[in-house]
Amino acid sequence: MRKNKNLSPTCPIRTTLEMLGGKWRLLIINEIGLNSLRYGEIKRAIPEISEKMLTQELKTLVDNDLVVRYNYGEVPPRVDYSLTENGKKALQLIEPIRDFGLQYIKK
Amino acid sequence: MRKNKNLSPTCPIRTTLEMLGGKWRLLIINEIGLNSLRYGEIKRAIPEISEKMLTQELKTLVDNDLVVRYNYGEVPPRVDYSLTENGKKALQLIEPIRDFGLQYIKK
DNA sequence: TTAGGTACCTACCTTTAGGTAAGTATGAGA
DNA sequence: TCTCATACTTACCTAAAGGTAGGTACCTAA
Repeated sequence: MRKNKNLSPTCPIRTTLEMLGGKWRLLIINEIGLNSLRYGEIKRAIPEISEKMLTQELKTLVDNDLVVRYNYGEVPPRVDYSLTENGKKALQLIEPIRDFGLQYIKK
Repeated sequence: MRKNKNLSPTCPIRTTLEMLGGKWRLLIINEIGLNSLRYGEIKRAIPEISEKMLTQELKTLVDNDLVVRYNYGEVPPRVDYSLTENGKKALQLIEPIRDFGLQYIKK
């Protein structure tokens, strides 16, 4: 039962890591939360992220159905980002992930 | 309250990502579980991992106090790996992480 | 001798992730 | 005109992650 279950094409742990791994994705999901945020709002909430990385990661999150992008079609551009149902489920992961980090730091 | 909290030197989400991120760490922690496993046992449980990566990741997990390594000092080498208290807390993260992956795949 | 076992180490390489800097297009205001 | 705002795009680069292949040292068995 233990064998070959982790890296089968549908290994769920790996799936999650691929969806949520990397330096910025969880932080972006955390900032959007249950709101609908402008690109610039996200950027100001995470000051250390570059525009290039934010754009790239938002696109990936959209492609992977964790975030939805709504373009108002205005000039200057006005675009909103909010979480999908999958994104909201990922949001629920963040609290235990943060809790682990908090207790680890406390040592 | 939302500002600058994510990437402060003690940002707990980033802490967790640094401890548990990467291709192999959660899988290794998952395989060790509540047991004490030999190097080769872990390797056979995760057939796709190379010896180099397994050695490297186990060392990192040990350095970061998630795994403890017990060397019996025998020849041929006999070494056991088991989870620390921190490692067991990380183990508890795996179920929700797997559940997210499972429900994501089902879409 | 070879082959198997144990748990690594090292050199070198490829791939991936992330970064910096410059740029785009439009509108409004000074 | 320049400057600010909006949300990107592109080129090029560095750093990090991960991989392959060869090796170490010792033991036992064939």
